[in-house]
Amino acid sequence: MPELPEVETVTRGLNASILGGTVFDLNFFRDSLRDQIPIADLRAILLDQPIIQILRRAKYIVMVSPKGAALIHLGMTGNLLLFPSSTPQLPHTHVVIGMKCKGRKGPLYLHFVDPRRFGRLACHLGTEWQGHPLLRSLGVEPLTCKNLGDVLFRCSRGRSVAVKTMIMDAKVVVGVGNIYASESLFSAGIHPGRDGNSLAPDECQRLATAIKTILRKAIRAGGTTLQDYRNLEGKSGYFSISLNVYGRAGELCRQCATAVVLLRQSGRSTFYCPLCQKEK
DNA sequence: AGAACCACCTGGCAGC
DNA sequence: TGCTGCCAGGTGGTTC
Repeated sequence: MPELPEVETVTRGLNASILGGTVFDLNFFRDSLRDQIPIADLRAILLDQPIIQILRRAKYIVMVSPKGAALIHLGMTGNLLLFPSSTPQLPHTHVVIGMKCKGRKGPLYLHFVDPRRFGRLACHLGTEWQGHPLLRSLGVEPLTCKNLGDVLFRCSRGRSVAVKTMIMDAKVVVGVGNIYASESLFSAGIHPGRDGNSLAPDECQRLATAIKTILRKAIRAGGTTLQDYRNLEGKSGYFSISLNVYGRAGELCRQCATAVVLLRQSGRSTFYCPLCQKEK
């Protein structure tokens, strides 16, 4: 399930709990997820090394050691959970990373759990992990980009793709998944089926503001919970109660009481209010 | 070149 | 109760 707020929440949790810890144990229960797991390289990067930095780039969690970086993507159903035991506690536990952390008596074990196995483990030997093929062609970070509205305007010129599909394109802006795409467009009052090319500069600015606001709100709430997402302690997020359109087809718009509509776009469900988000 | 489509996988749920 | 079919948060590669 994770979109940017969920990954950000997990990353912050990891920073608070295991940053500075040393990996002493690495167990793989399978050799592939979405693709092959680079087991030997991950061992070389992590084993007996301290974790000196943990950060998020797009929806990847980057765990940096002096030898390189591990990239963790949670896919649709992935979770990272901390337990005091190395024994898998949940079905579909694929990797367990054992760590000794300063100021803590017993070791901590980070469990990577992912029922659908759309997640991904990759790595980069050496310090230049930003150049990893999975990261180097990514678009801007929505939370820190100073001119997201300009970026959206520039990227939408000459494109006939629907604006909803465009803001979910990680080459344009990262971290906006299916839920927050619908929510951002509702907040900006823009119809999700509009051609990117038809957006005026002020609409792009409105959309940029909406994306930032909604992602920040979701992070404050600890991420959205539909079914699978849990933070490191296994707790759900609390944002789902404040969703305005996502998953509410047929229910009444909270602003104008018109029925929320479900639209299929590029094989994904889009939810919008036909009155608040007019087609132009 | 850009847009649409498909594949990867399991689990939950609606409908029969 | 139990089976079948459909749907789901992502995204890289293929096809059109």
